Amino acid sequence: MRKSSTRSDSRKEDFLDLAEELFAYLGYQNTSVDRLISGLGVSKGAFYHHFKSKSDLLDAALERMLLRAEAQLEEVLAAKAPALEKLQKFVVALDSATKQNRRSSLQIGEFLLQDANAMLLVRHRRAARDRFVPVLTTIIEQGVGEGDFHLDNPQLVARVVWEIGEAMEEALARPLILATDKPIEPNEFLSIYNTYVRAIERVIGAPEGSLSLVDELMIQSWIESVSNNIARTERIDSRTTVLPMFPGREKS
Amino acid sequence: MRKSSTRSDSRKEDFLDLAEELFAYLGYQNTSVDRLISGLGVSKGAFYHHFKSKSDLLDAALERMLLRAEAQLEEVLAAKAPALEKLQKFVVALDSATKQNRRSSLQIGEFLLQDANAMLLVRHRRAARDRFVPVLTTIIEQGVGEGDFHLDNPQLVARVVWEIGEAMEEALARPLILATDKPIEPNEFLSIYNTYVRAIERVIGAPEGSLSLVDELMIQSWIESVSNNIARTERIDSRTTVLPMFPGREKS
DNA sequence: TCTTTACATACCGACGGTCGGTTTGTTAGA
DNA sequence: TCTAACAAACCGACCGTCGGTATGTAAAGA
Repeated sequence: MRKSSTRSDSRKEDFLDLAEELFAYLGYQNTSVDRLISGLGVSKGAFYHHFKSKSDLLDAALERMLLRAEAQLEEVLAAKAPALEKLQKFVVALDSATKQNRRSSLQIGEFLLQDANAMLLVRHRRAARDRFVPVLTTIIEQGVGEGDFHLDNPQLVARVVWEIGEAMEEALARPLILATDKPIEPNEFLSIYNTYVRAIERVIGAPEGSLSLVDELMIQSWIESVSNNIARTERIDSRTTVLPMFPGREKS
Repeated sequence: MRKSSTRSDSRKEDFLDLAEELFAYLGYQNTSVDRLISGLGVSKGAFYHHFKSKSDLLDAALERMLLRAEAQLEEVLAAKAPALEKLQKFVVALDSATKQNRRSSLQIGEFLLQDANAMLLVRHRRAARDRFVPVLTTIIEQGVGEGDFHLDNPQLVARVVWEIGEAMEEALARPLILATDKPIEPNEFLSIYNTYVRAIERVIGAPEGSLSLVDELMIQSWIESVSNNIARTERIDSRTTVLPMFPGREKS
């Protein structure tokens, strides 16, 4: 009864693994199918046997990533806790799910914000939004029931809150990207974070100061991880012959 | 002293005009340089004489569009009016600037949301944000001074408000895009609009119900303009031989 | 006359995708 | 157990299109 799953599945997984890595490093556009297959030492036929198109590969990679993240979120929802607390755990779980997932997986933070990754960013966001706004809706509904939140339309407000979260992610990530040019000022970084958290508080009608999405330790770890990324990037740059960074067209 | 501006400038303008049109219809990726030059009946040398790259053309097109929008905004800021009123005029001016500008210019609304336009969307938004958040900041500062708004950091809050506006634009545009599949329900449409307006009200600390970004007439005109778009699209589809809609690769 | 501008023409390599064919694995009947 | 029949996995040459480059040239201003 069991499907074969001997070699084919692992081969497909290989494609997805390498795609995650290369998409993150080079961007979607700059990752050619030729590069993917030569990286695995297989033929073009192999690729197009498993995927209808390059775009289909991206869909599959995003799908797999979201499934991993979803698994980590289930326990958050199942737990018995006030909505304010669930909200924080929701964010923490999302953060760890997208950042820790294996090494160098599709990180929303730094890489997605480059021009070359625009399509990756847009599709990733839409997929994530469709998946997680319903989850956020239930949390907000709970908060309204508990009397901590005050709003009319939980579903739509959940969407707004999610979108503010997206914007916050980008606003916080950009200083980290530019960290090579000018060092990060923790105060400025914190005030960005606080502004978005206050905004979310007000949108959901929670008392000022009641919401906290991440603790200071996590913010510290973000700033630290940047130095690691810089170091890592430089290491890769130095072996350009082996792994050319941006061989594609479409400059700028 | 005057630059020549004989034929060269108008030729460059021709490129920009056609680029605006084709980018909006086909998307940035699907608009090839070959298509642009054959549309104008000129050579590739002509194109690369005026623009360093295709990406450079996009930058120039966005730049020109933002300049047009900025001109329309100056009077809004110069006028003497309460911040709440200025905020509404700000939105109205932006809307008319991006939608009316010549026929079929880069409309943020419907076309930008397709996958093929991801890079267009991202770059357009970043350019517009960098340009208009400072303007929004001064309005918000005025509102704080007048005692209508209540917030700490006008600059960062202005950014948040702008981003909520971006999200609102997208949330309102998507039903319009899907209008061919299922008709628009004005009530649902209005509740989306109201949710975002309430969110902005709360973020800037304005009294509930005090803010109104557009009047009902404008919303009505949006819904109406959709039917026009549908009709127009079908007309174009029927003459595919003359203007193929999506000839490029990158399916899905 | 010399230089610069504004193009035209011919061409390049990389890209996403297709296709006919080959290898490898599975299953069922004699 | 051998084998015929079929399907899945894979190969690699090839195609048209793409963004971009190199080179040439006619015209206008100095």
